Amino acid sequence: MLDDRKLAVLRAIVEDYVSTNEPVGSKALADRHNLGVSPATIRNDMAALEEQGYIHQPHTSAGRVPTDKGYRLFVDRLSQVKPLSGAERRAIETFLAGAVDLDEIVMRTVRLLAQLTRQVAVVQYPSLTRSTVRHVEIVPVGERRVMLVLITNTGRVEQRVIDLVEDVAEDRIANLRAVLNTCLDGCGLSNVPETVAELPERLPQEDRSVAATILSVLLETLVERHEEKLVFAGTANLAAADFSVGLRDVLEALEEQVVLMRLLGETGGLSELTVRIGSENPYTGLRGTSIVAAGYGSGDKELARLGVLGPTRMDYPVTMGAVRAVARYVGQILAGS
Amino acid sequence: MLDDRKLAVLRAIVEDYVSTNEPVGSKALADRHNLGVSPATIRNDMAALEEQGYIHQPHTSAGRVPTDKGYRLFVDRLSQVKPLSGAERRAIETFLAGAVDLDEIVMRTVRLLAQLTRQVAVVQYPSLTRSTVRHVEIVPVGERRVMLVLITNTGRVEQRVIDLVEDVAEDRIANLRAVLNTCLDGCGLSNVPETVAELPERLPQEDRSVAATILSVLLETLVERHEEKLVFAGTANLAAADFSVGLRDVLEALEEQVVLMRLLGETGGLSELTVRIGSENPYTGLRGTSIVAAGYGSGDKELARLGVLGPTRMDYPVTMGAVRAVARYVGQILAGS
DNA sequence: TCTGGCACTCTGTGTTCCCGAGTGCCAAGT
DNA sequence: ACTTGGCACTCGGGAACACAGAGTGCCAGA
Repeated sequence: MLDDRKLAVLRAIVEDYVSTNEPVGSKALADRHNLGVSPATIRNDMAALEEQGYIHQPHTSAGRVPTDKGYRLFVDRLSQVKPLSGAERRAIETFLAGAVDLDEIVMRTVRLLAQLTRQVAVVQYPSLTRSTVRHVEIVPVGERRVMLVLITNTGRVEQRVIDLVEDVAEDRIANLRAVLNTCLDGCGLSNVPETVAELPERLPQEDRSVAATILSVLLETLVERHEEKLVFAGTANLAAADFSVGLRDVLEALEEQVVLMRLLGETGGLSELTVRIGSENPYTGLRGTSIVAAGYGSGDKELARLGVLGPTRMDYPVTMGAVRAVARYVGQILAGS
Repeated sequence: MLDDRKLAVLRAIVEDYVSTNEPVGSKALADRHNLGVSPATIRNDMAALEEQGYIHQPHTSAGRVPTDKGYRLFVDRLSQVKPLSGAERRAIETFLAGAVDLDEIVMRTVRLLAQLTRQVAVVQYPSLTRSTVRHVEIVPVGERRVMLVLITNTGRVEQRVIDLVEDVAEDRIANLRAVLNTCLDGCGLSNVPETVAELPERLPQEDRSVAATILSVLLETLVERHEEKLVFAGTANLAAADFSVGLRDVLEALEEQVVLMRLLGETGGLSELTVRIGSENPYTGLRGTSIVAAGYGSGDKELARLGVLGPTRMDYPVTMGAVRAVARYVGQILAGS
């Protein structure tokens, strides 16, 4: 059905089209790649490829352009992820190592990725639900107010101000804090609800109502922040890649956290690359857009995802290489800090 | 030199051009605005206005377009800031009031502003240097590590992990924390360095080296974060406003925090509007862009700035109204939380 | 000082025309 | 059974051209 040469032709079409951004014809192919056959033969193969939906011609008498299906085949079977150069690796390493806190790690990562791929990069903050509690702090601020601060093992900090209905002495707060910490230390965030449920029993009667207030806010924080924060960079690259359709749509999608979230996709194993090509992705505004994403995490747990978004005619091998590399390095950095 | 009618003509030109995005001619002006004179008269006035550089014709036989200088005159003398409608005010209020923490306030503000003005909105996080210390927390995390958390009166939280060279018992930490807090509570962040300088004297000899480590990190945090964080939204609006030049340049500028910072400009009094028109602004990539910015803050201190960025041919009265209103509301929200 | 009239100057748009790249098909060669 | 060269055909895009319409500047008269 699709012999080796036809596949080679498809690969050549994808590569040429990606680099020139113009429909590629049989003659050009015969010249630039040494396939060892004449243009006429290539034409026959092209006809077959078109028949099966891998390529497509914009109008009669133009060259061929890969379809989404064609890119898919290319990504799955015809290309190899291209590793970064040594220089690039070192650059990444030193650049990321200079970050002082989680915000900065994320910020640097997203910029790095955008620069490396010359596309729009998206990074999701390390997930709350998959991380563990490192510390809980309850800080009095003002009369009947406390601030609840939750610190996770990924360095993420969540804080909330809570209004209390009664005055509470410092030492009672301190006690509550101590109890909370012994209970929750190292506890996976997804286990917090059940762990917390049995906690009031360990407290003196008088503190229970206060504790209830605080705990409910704690739980609320976990739920609300379940939908993760996203950051993106490199939108200027969109202007360069003259988008066939709706640069506007793309920009809109980028500001819709929810859409973006879904685009990064579900987990597929750590550092496993997910590629969504054009119409494969669930958002109509992004017909002409592909997403290359990967999970990252420290140790063996996936904490969150990152990826890039660009025109379907992107250089997949290079992009995939960059995404994978960055995902790994971020994982290392997070594990080490 | 410029009598009343000529000014009226300029105003009419700006208004028409803003709404139609096409060079406006003498006849159209005479029709749409009742200036009480004939097209021929208007032509004479236009010639005078052009003579003095307020308007300009793209080519010999086209209508006129305002120059930056023309917009400037319009903003300064010919227009009034247009207040928001009651419905809009209420919408803002309820939308902002729903925010639970500083991140969310900023996020909502920037989106709101983008939506209201249909332009790109930029919001600067409330400045560290102008706010005061509400609480300092030192939290042990792991063996020889503590986390320093600084909470400001604007609800901003800065945290840093610090590695210590020696083991330090909990109670010594607690003591240090207590001393720090009594010293710094309510202290303006810009005064922290001097206040902190005399602090070691109050501590027992044995704690001084630990304190020094921690304090140096504290100071470092203040300095590093002096360059403020910025957030923007509404880039999709750029695609709609078909930019005369370089959408790319604009996107690039947006990702350059430093540039953006400067664009928001220096303080000009609380809720005082700053308008920068086209070539008035210091960045060449933004020739065709205007910025409308204002400071916001709680009480009478300006904490940070916010604004919008759009094509020079924007609706200044409306935009200015929106920016001013949002700045005020954010100030209120911050003061109240 | 304003106004109507008039000649003039452009740009943008539509039309036509043609070149060339690229195709599909066919018949001949291996 | 493939592959190849040849050939007629198609169609998009650029160049050349004409033209209508909007807008101007200027001038003479009210």
